[in-house]
Amino acid sequence: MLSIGEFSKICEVSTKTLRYYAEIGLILPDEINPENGYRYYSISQLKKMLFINRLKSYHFSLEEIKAILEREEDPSEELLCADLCRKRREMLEKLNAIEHTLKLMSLDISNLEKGVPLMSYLDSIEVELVETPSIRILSMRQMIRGDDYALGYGTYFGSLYEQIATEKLTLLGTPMTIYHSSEYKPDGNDTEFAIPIEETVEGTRDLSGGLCAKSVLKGSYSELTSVYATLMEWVEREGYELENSPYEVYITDPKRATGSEDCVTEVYFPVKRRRG
Amino acid sequence: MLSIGEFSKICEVSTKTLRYYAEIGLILPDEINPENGYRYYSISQLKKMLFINRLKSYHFSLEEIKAILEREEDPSEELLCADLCRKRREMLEKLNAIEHTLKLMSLDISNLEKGVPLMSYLDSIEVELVETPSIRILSMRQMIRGDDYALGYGTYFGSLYEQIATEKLTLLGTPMTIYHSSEYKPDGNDTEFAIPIEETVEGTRDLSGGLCAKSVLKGSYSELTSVYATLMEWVEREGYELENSPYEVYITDPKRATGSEDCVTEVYFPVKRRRG
DNA sequence: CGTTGACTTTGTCCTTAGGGCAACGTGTAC
DNA sequence: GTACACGTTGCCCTAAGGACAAAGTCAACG
Repeated sequence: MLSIGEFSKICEVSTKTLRYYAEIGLILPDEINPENGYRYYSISQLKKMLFINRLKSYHFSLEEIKAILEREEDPSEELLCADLCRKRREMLEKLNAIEHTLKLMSLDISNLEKGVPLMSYLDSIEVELVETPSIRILSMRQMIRGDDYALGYGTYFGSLYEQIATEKLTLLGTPMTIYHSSEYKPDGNDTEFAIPIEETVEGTRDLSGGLCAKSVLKGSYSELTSVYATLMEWVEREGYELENSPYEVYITDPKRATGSEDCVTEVYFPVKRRRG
Repeated sequence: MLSIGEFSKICEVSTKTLRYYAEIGLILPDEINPENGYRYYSISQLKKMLFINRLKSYHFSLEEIKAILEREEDPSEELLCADLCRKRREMLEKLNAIEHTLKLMSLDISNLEKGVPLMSYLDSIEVELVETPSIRILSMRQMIRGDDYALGYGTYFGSLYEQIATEKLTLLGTPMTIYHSSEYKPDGNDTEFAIPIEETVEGTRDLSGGLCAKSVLKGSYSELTSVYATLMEWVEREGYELENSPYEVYITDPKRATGSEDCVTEVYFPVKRRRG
């Protein structure tokens, strides 16, 4: 039997960590002296601890490790292998995300080295005032999480298109989303997916037209907020105010666009003249 | 002026986050109504918020972002560029670490697919009982953090070698480290760096010889704890007990070894027969 | 046998970057 | 006037432990 200190030294795990692991039931000391509460670990627990350390080095959470260990009573290698493969996929995604970030960083750095300020691209976003007609839209409204938009587009527009096809309705434009939320919440925003059509059927409503501040975004959606901010700044500066929910129109189908560069999105802010 | 909800919506940042940022002084509302405490943000703060978001996407911590913003009063692009470059290096390191982890995972997965259990490599670590002679060592003892060993080796052994060279002492072996800590602590362990020499000078002491359980590790240090555990298991099973601090001897110079594969390390556990 | 120092126990607070909920106050539209 | 959307503060929660304190215990040494 090993005291907690000895066990700690051999495994290179702090005693604090060992106590924490005992607390969450990850690895319990083989024996606890009932008189003084001293923990004693058996030699065979060294292997378990090494296993835990390896899983930890693969970025499994302690909760996941616990689940694996509890299942490991019957050591079905296949399940473990599946877990490893899943985690490998996760890590691969993380890798891709980091690579993407690095690309953007390098872009910014080379711009800075040329003397171009970091946020100067904002100044090149153009805003124009347009009059939009009232249109009829077939739409569905959902709470959508910020990072689920990509998935949402497919399913929601998909089912709208399906309805249009089966009911033989007449398309009058490209798909659009209308943002109704009064604030941004990471766990879901009130979003309306819509497609302009001619007929009035169940599920359609009128989107009233009127004056709009409009910008066109070409490329990745990650700069949408920049467009919003620029539009808002313009609206304020030119003496207007927002009078309705903003919406976006997807000129090119994001699924069909080859490379995000071809992606064209129009952003509309329905506005009216400010009084005073 | 924008209410917190409007500002939140445009920037796609939750109101909770905005309040938190105000609390830590990252971005304060331009105006706070003294009667009701309502926060109002100016249009110009949209840019600042976008800048914060960008830095956040580059994995800067809020503290770092705050420092950058506070310095940004005089917008010296060079400092910002330096920060970005530093962060890029950090991300690059992270990338390498993940790539390395992915390699190890893939190795384990392919082993599992062949039916080789994950921790079976432990069984192939061989232990032998040896009698070691007493030797004289020139040593220095420090508290060393677990992840600083690689750096420590260079500096500490470096200065020991320097002393040996300038005082024309006689080398009798390769460098070694002795682990005195009674437990593992992540922020520093009592570690003695030593080199065997013939003469007795200031800084030397005798390392008493005797019975040792010994294993040889070839390759990366990441499996050192596995060797420890195996040694400990052997010691227990064979009826011995640890009677002194374990130590390692670096047969090949880690700095000179081409690829970690060539690296050979001996691990010694000084032991004695257990009574009872 | 007594003491000292090393070892262990429990406990509490702290970390990042906010999320969730409750209780309560306020603005605005109908 | 009232309903409801919007705003405020305050408290507790996250993952994986680290830092520190007060107190109990063990082993070795004299």
